[in-house]
Amino acid sequence: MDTKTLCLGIISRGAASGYEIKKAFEEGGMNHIYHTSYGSIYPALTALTREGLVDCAEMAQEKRPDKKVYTITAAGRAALENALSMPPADDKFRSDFLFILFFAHFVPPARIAMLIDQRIAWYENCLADMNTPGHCRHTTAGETFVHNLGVAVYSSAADYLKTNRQLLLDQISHPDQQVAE
Amino acid sequence: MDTKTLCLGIISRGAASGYEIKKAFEEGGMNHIYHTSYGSIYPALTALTREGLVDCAEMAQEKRPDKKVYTITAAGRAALENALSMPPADDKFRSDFLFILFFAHFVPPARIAMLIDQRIAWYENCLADMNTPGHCRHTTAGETFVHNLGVAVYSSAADYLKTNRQLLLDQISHPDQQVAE
DNA sequence: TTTCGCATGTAAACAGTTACATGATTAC
DNA sequence: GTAATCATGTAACTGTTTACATGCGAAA
Repeated sequence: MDTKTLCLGIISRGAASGYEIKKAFEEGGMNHIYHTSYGSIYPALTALTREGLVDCAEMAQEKRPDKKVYTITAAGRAALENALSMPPADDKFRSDFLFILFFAHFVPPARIAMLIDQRIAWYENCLADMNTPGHCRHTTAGETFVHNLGVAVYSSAADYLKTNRQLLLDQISHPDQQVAE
Repeated sequence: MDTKTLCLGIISRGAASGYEIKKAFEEGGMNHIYHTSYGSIYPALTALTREGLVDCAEMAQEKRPDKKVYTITAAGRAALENALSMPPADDKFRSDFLFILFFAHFVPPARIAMLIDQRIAWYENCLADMNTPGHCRHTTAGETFVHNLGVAVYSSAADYLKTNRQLLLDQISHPDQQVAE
């Protein structure tokens, strides 16, 4: 999914500036699904405007820098629907955390314990945010569905880590002993 | 985690060629954690050899192309342990599938149904592979821990999709009706 | 007979992030 | 005072993927 389509998706939910689009990928309901940086967003918005898929309105603000607010056009909505109708690329996932755990026998047990604890805390923090009313609006059925899937997956990962943390630590601390199942 | 460290990790489990390293990221226990392509692996192996972190042995084979088998050196193991001791970068995740579901109201319900069904089938196929004895060895506690975390997460995602599939389809098919909770 | 698996490698193309440039206001 | 938030944008750098180049043997 290219950055232009990602921006088009956010703008389809309501007029937004480049800055607000970035926030949507960090805080809003799109968090954890995709992310981008200003270096991708601003050029994408310029291209979308040039192609007539969004309209750009310059807004002067008091006590704040000016902003450019983008609105989706009919052609933009058609382009978004078209992009959404293409076969999705495979999910892309890469995790240093899991890579390190994979080689837990090369790492001091205290560090493994710390990494797992940090990860559990991270999940619990995310889950708390996701339950905060007003975290995001969940206006559509799709948003709610994706949000709840995220909650289910993060909860199960956190549960697994809590349940199996000590087992792993015992195994790497006493490599010669058989650990009962 | 750079490609050199990824290769070093794989080679630490036993001598391997570039071709076999690629397979480890597609089929072995490292599957779903990280992936790379030949275009990254071969230059990384050249660099690791130059830096003395691996040894390279050229093996002539019958009825097969020659291969270069890489073995980790003491310096290589130290470099791996050092890389493993650095704070892990955040997980990177991006999903076209979830992006499309997020905008389910712009997509024909039949397509949403198909995408969810395909995803459930994909998870079930992965879970079946992961349960196949000999899929990978799980020689270490870390490998088993990561493997079982994967099973837990994929199972919960598949369960969620199965349980909530129809609810989402009802909501996007009858957008004006309130759906009871 | 065509595709798949084995096997290595390079170059070009593409995507993405980081750092820089600029600057006012507000909260701690 | 210092950090964070608001706000846009470019350029350089880094990393990754894809396509190309080559070719045998085995299975479908």
